Amino acid sequence: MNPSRPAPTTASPTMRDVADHANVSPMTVSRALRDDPGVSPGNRARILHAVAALGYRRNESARNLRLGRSTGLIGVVITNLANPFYTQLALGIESYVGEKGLRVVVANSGEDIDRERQLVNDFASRRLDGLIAVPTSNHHQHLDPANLAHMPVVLAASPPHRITVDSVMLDDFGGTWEATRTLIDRGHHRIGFLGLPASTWTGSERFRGYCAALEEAGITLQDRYIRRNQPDVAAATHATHTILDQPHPPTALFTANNRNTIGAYRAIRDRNATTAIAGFDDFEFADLLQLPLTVVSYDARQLGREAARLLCEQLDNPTIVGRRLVIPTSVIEYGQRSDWTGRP
Amino acid sequence: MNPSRPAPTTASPTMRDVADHANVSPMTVSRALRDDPGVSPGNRARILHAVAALGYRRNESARNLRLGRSTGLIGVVITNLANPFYTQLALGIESYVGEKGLRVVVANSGEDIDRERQLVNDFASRRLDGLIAVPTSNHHQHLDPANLAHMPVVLAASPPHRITVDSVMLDDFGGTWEATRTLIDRGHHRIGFLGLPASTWTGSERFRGYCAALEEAGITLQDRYIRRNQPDVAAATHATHTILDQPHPPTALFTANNRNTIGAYRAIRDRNATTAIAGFDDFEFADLLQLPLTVVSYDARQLGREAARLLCEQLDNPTIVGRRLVIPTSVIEYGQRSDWTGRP
DNA sequence: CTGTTAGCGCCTTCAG
DNA sequence: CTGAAGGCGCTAACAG
Repeated sequence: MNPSRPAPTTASPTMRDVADHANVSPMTVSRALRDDPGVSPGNRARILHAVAALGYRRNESARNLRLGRSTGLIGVVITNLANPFYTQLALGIESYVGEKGLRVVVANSGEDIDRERQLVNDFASRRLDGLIAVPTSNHHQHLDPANLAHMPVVLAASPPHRITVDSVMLDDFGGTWEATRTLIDRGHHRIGFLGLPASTWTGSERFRGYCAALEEAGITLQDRYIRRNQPDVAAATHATHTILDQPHPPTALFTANNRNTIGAYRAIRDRNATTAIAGFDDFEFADLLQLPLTVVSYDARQLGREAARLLCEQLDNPTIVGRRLVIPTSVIEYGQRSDWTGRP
Repeated sequence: MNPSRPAPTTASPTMRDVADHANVSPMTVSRALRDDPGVSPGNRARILHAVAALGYRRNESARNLRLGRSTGLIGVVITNLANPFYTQLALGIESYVGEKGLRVVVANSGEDIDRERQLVNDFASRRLDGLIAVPTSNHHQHLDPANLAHMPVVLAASPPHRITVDSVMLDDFGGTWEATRTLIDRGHHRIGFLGLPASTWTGSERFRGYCAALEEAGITLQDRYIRRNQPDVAAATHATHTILDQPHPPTALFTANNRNTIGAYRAIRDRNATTAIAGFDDFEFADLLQLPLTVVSYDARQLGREAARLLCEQLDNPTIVGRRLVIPTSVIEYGQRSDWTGRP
């Protein structure tokens, strides 16, 4: 009639409220909600009724605290969610860990190392179960579990540098080599390169693949055909113009990611040029571009799933660490229907 | 020399460990970590030193539990993260709440109502501070805060149906009306429609805009020009073929989202047709498609930011609820450089 | 089958 | 300026 504790109005009801309502102890409620067999059918029914009446739901945070368990959350720090590659990566992670009841906290570093550092620290403080990160640079100290309350870490798209964690990457070297090779096989000798910062793994491996393919074909590297710091499509377009404005411009370009491919394509279209393109990353409109385009394709979602798998294995067994997985790439040639031949 | 509690090895150090290490009470550590002025400089220094030595970081979950605060996490449930529209939406949310120190838990419903229900329930149990959802259908009962432990909710891209929550949407009707109108102004009389399920707000509003524009121009609706259930690009391509295979096919199509636009474009390209397209959603390659294309454009990231703003206002003041915001749209015409005229 | 006790890691309150 | 007591919501471990 006159309960010692006021009925909850705006605040969330607690297990105690349910217990009071069902005239049992909080412990019995706890058991009932856990589907513990040791609860009498009568009590169980009254408890479930009270739960429904009060709109109660168990506070998982408190539960996890008590059980010493963690949050059931995986942190994902990526450089640019707007890039479809990372979107697919995130989707792969989300679908894999989602099947295990884990959820994903996504944050965008915007390729800012300070923000990346801040985000992973925040994730560690929040006691997320683990972290999958696409590092924005080759500076990885802040990604060391030793600096993150031993939170398990998996790197995606880049191997660890001076730290020991699992990682999943693409065959950046091989894919680039093979795609550059197709340009050479079509008769191109003057091949430009639109790349990523040399300080990143991806940037340096893809450049290495390009160099190796040229070297094997006995083609000398020409610095004036090479631009390596285009952060966005507009910069890539501009860089392409500066390359093609030169005397004896290249007849083909290798573009090191989808941003550069699209930028290069825009420039080539603008000038009505016939420069061929081979680029890393497939994308939705690659087959519609009305010119012969070779792309290095791979399963980005699979990359995410594999990263998630490694992380989940670490959650079960924290000792296994330092593995490296490589997701294979394949080369696809588009634009066969075009009038263009793709030959110089 | 012989502490009563063993030194932490694998388990995370706690405030007590820091206190022992610095020879103070846990309370002083708590104050120091909170930058409470009432701590002597000497103690503060020793505490910070101990924190560094132990690799300690405060357990935010426990802190939030004690403070009665919630998790500092915002749930985002969207239908398809692979669609750039939703990616931008998520980015807008992430950037807005990130400035307030909140993080985002992202989940993909895959347009599955059961999964959507399951996800929002999970989010409520995890005591997320709030939820932004793009509902997959017009069934919204499970999105009612009353059923979600009073978690604040904001709907994006759809108004609430039989529940009272804030929402942010696009001018679906107006944008479609205006774009369809441009087709009519160019002389098109036979205009097809590739739409979304009629059960969704977006699907029905965009169809309504199409109908209104035709009606005002005195054009009779032709069912045989209309397809309304293409879940992906392939289905849209197929639907376009079935429309264009008919005698007296339409000379133009309105496509109700980017999936349909792309599918229609592929079909039109495949058959070397000259059908004009106007579509909802701008996309990256819209200007490169080599045919006159009219798109309904809008700031998807802004939509996310506004949704986040409404949610954050609710966190401060839970009483304000039921607001509706509309993000304006604008019509952009691409393809001016093409040989095509865009006229029938 | 059910209740009591105690404590997860932290912080508010109140004494020193 | 510092510490002790108590409890946020929940649940192991132990009584009954």
